[in-house]
Formats: sequence, C-alpha cells, structure tokens
Amino acid sequence: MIKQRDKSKKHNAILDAAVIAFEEMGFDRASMDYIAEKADASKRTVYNHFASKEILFNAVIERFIAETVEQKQIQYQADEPIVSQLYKFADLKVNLSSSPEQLRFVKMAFGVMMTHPNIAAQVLASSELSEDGFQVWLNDAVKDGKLVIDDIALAAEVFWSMFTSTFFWMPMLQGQVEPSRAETLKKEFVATFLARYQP
Amino acid sequence: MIKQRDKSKKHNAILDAAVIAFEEMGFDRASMDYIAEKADASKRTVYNHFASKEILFNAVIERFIAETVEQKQIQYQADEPIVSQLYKFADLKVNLSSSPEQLRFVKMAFGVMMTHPNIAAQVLASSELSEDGFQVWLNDAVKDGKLVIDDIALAAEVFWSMFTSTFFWMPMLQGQVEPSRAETLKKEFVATFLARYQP
DNA sequence: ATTTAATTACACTGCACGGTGTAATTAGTG
DNA sequence: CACTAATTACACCGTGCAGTGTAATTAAAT
Repeated sequence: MIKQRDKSKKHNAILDAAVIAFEEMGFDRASMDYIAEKADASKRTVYNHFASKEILFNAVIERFIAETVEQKQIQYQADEPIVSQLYKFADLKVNLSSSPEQLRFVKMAFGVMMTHPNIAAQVLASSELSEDGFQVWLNDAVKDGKLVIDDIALAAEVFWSMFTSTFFWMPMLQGQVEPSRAETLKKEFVATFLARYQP
Repeated sequence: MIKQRDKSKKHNAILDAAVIAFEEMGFDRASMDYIAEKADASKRTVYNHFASKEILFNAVIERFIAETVEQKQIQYQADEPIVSQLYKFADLKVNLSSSPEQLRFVKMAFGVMMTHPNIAAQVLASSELSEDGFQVWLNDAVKDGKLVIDDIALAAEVFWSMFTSTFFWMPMLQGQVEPSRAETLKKEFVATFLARYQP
C-alpha cells in the first residue's frame, strides 16, 4: 500500500509563479530562484517537479493552451443575418485583445519564441483553430447563396488579416484597443468584407 | 594640434558584429566576448567604443533606422489609375517581407523589445512613416472624386491592416510569403479595398 | 621617422544563475 | 497516532558573463 500526498497544489503554485516570472522578465532573465520564491517553495522542490527550466516552460505553455482553447465553434445559421454571424467571428479576435491576462501571456510566449525558436513552437497552432472553422462557415454561406466567393481560403485570409492585425498584433505590442474604436473598426472591417463578397 | 585616427572602421565592424550576434541569439544571450570576436576586436575595444551592452544595442537600432528609413514617399497622380497607385503602397509592405536581412533585423528588434520594454521603443515609429503618407494620398484621391471615403484614418487602417498582417507579422514569425501567393493576396486586398471605397 | 591615439592581450573581479546532494523537517493519509 | 512522501534549508559546484585595469603593441598622421 503506497502512501501518496497531493502534489498538485505546489505543482500549480509553481506553474503560476513561473507564468508571473516569465511574463515579468522573459525566459532568460526569470531565474529559478525567483520562481521558487514566488511559488513559496524551495528551489529544490521546483526541481523536483520540473527537471529543468525548459521543461517548466513547456509545462506552462501546455497548461495555458489546455485552459484557453476550449473550442469556440460557430455554426452557420441559415436564418440569422450574415452580418451578425460575421460579428461573432470578429468577436473571437476582439475578445482576446480585451483580455489583459491572455494578452500578457501570449505576448510573453511570442517573446520567448522569437529568441528561442527551438523552445515551444506550439503556440501558433492554438490561434489558428478558429480560423479553420471560418472556412467551413464561408462554404455554407456560399452554398446558401448569401455570399459569392471563388477562393474560400483567400477570402478567409482577407477577413482574418484585417482583424488579426488590429486585434492581435497591435495590442500585443502597443496595448489595448479602446472599446469604442474596436467597435468602429469591427463594423468597418465587416462592411468592407461584405462590399467585396456579398452579391 | 591633436592627432586623431579614424575610429569608424572598428566602430562599424563592432556594430555589424553586434547585429549578427543579436540576430543569432537575442540580447541576453549575445555576449560581449562573442561580439568582440565576430568584430575582430578585443573586448576592451568594444567597451572603448560602447560603454555598455545596452548602449551598443541602442546604437545598432539607431543605425538601422537611419539606413532604412529613406523616405519612400508616393505622391498622388491624377493621370495614373487608382489601382496601380494602390499597388505601389502595397509594395512597400510586400517588399519588406521579401527582404530577408530587414526581416531578420526587425524580428530581432521586436524580440528584444518584448522582453525589455525599457530598451528601444524607437522601432515602431519607423514602420509608421509610410502609413502617414497614405492618408495624404487618400485625401487627394477623394478630392479628385476617385474614391468615396467618410473617415480617412479608418479607411487607411482597413488598407494597412490587411497588408501588415500578411506581409509583416506573418513573415516575422513564420517566414517568407511565396511570391506567387504574395501577388494573389496583394490583388485581392486591393480589390477588396476598392469594392468598399470606389464609387 | 616620430609621435601618440587606438588597439590589444590578458588577467581579474564580482555576480547571477542552473542545477545537485543531503540531512532535517513537515504535514497529509491511513 | 504513526508512517512516510513531500518539502525544506542550505551548502555547494561550475559556468558564463558584464565590465575594468593595465602594460604592451600597433599603425596612422604629421
């Protein structure tokens, strides 16, 4: 009969502390001593849970993806106006830009990726899931005669490029987009998309 | 009478080496010893030219901006088709994405900026110069009756958001855009823009 | 050829950090 | 309560790096 205590508390405390540390100072400058201190743990315990800093970092990324990528799928609805359905897709991006925690994390992750291409190539994947779903939606809308599109993938890129630039990249480097301006931009982007692809 | 030898050769050799080093391994991991070696200089000489690593980094950024931001202004031409003029603006972004050296540098600079917000906030500014010129151009086009736009700044953002996302951010993180696809996207983006703002 | 500014070689300081080993302590589980 | 897995405190190693001091060397300007 093996006795086992619950490690998960310290485990998560360490992950939380690591997130804070990595966000504060990036991968290189975040020291294991600092992480241990923030986690109210000894450095030895940190190493007992995660054999190296790199392993710890990967665990941090994995937990984030598991937590945040709860499939937000949007189905095509024949009875709902095209515009309002497009707004829903738009909101997927807009919402990220208005969630400071997520933004801070993604920012950190990309910062690390840029200087350590070897570590954590997993981050990009998660941001592309919603974009795949959009192409399915576009297909249904075309079949239903509500949109006229030759090249679905191209149209999808037109749509996402507008939103991604403004609601992902910009906030990542410059900070939040003011909500009122976000609304204006969202409307204009959707209007532009429809000007091109609506019969 | 003071005797002065020409320091500029070593000065530039050091800057060149620093660029290589920072691009290769980022700010933190690029050591001054390594930079000195790459510059065929002693570490002492490096420090004689640049008192600290941070100062060296700033010098690197400054030189890059001075070199690359030769104002590429585009004037509105009443006799030239709107489409072809828009293509010229588009090419400003497309060309960056197809210049590996510039891309590598900008990539490095952003990587550093993300983890060291204190260092070098100067980089963003340089990428926004061409975007200002575009608003002037839009104004002229509207006056000339070739476009119908309420909010010039908004229209400008619609235009740049498409191109920036595809020809700046994507290449920065994932690498080159294939030339043929770049051409397809360019055309589609311009067509979309015109679908919205051409009378 | 002489002068001297610039550069070099090199030794050295100090520090921060990744990672390990161990003996003692703590606290949850049965 | 008794057991023992998990945690801690702490000392320690090796390394890599920013930055400095100095005496010797080099090479360009006059």
